[in-house]
Amino acid sequence: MVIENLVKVISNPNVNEALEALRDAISRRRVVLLVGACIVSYKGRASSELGLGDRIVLIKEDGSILVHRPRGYEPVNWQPPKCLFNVHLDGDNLAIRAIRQKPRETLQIRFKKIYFLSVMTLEDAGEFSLYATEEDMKKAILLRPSIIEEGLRLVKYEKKVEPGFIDLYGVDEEGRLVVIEIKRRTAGRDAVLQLARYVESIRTNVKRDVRGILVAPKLARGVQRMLVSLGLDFKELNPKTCAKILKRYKTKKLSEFTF
Amino acid sequence: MVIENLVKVISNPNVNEALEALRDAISRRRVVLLVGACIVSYKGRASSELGLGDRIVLIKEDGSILVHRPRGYEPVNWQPPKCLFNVHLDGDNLAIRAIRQKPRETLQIRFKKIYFLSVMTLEDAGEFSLYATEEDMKKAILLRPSIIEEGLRLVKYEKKVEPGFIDLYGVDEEGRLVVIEIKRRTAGRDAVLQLARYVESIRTNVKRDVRGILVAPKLARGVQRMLVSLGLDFKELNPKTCAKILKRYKTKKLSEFTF
DNA sequence: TGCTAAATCTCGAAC
DNA sequence: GTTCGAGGTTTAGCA
Repeated sequence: MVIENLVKVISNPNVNEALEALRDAISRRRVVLLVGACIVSYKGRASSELGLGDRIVLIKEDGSILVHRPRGYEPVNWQPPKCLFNVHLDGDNLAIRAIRQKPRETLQIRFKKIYFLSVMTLEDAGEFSLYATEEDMKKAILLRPSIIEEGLRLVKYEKKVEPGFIDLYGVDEEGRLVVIEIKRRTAGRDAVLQLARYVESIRTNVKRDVRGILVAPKLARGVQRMLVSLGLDFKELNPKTCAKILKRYKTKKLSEFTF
Repeated sequence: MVIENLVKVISNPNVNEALEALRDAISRRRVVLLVGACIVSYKGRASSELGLGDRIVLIKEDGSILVHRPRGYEPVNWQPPKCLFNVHLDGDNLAIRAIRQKPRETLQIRFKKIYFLSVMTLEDAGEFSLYATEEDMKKAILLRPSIIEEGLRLVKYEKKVEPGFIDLYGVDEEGRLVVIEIKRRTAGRDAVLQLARYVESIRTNVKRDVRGILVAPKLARGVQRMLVSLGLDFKELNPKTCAKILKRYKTKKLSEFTF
C-alpha cells in the first residue's frame, strides 16, 4: 500500500516535471499553488494583459483560479469556479489556460520560471458563521420592534412594491403605515432615495398616511437635510445591538426547551 | 557574502521554526504562504468564526492577508493592505493576529498544524492593462461622437448635477441639450432611473429641450418600455467597438508622429 | 480625508 | 436561467 503525501512540494521543477504534476493534480481536482515568473492575458467580458513578473497562482478543487501579485487584496487576474483547464507547453514554457464557458472567458498564464509548485489534498469541513448582517438587523427588529419606536407593529416582511423590496413594513402607534429601510452601515443618498421611492409607491396606492424610516448606525453627511426635505425619519440602530438581541433571543428559546 | 534563497520552503515545520521564520519574514516585508489546519476569527465591521479546516494563508508585502479555503473564488477571511501583524504562540499552536487600524478590525488565525510555510522575495514590475472599461467607452464617444448620432457635439465631461455625475453632456444637430449615460453591460432599471434623474435635474434649471440617451451594449428586459414612457433614447454601443476606436486613434496619433 | 460610482465585481435568493 | 440586491464588498477618482 502506498501512502500518498497530502501536501507535495516541488522546488524549482523543470518544465516537464511541472507539466506532469500539474496535469495530474488538475485531473484529480487537487488544490495547486504555483509561484513563478509569468505573463498573463485575459479575454472575456473585458480584456487584459499583464507583463512579466513574479506571482502566486492558486488553483482550487472547484476549478477556480487566482493570480496574485506581491501586493494588493485583490487578485490581478482570476477565473471563478467551474472552469476547464488546459496545461501545455508554449515553446520551453509551461502554459495554463483556464476557460469559463458562460460567459465565454479565457485566462492564459505563461510561466518563464517556476520557483515552486505544490499539490495539496486539503480537508476543510469547518463551519463559517458571520454575525450581524443586514438580515440579522431585520430579524432583531421583527423580534423587538420597540427598538425602532414604541407601539410599532410589523405586519409584513419583505413586501414587494413596484421599485423593489421593502425591508420591513408595519403600522405605528397612531395607525399610520410605516416603511422601514435598513442599512447595516452609514446610510447615504442611495438609501434615502430607495426609501423615498418605496414610500412614494405606497402613497399612490393607499389613502392613508405613510411614513418612511431609515434605520442605520449612522447617516452620511448632508443626508439628514435630504431626509427632512423628503419628510422621512431616521432611527439610529447599531448592528451590534441587533446581534445582542438575537443572541439573547436564541438563549431564551433554548431555555424554553430546557426548562 | 551570503546569497539568500529568494524562495524558501519549509515542509512540516515545528512551531518554533514556523514562529521564527514568520516573524523574520513579516519584519522584512516578505511574501508568505502558509498551508495548514487552522481556526479563524474576525471582529470588526462584522464578526465571524471559522471552524477547524485546511486553508491556504497568503501574507503580502503591503500587509494584506488572505485566508483561502479549498473552494471558492473569494477568501473566507482577509485583511486589506497596511495592517499590523502579531505572531505568537497560543499554547502549542502558532497564532497570527492581523490588525487593521481604521476601521479597527482584528483577524486571528490559530494553526493546529502547519503543512508548509514559504517565505518569498518576489519581483513584480509587470504592467497591467485592462481594456474596454466604461471609461474607455466614454473616451471613444468623445473621440467620435458620430457613433452615437450624426451632428452630436459633446461640450462637457463628467458634469456635476444634483443627483450625481453625468457621464457625457452635449448638444445635438438641432441644438437640443443631450445627456448621455453609459453602461458597459446590459442596462437595467437603475441606469434608466439614473439618466431620468439627470435629465429632470437639468430640465428644471434650463429653458431648453433636454434629451437623455442611454448608451449600452444591450437593454435588460422590460426596460425599453420604461425608457419610452420616460421619453428617453437608447443607443446600442459595444465596449469592443470602443476599444477598436481607441486603438485606431492611438495608431493614428502614432502615425502622425511617424510620417 | 471623505464620498461617489464602477467592478472581468462575486454570491445567493427569488421568480 | 435571469434578475436583483448585499457585501466585513474593494478600488479608483475627485472634492
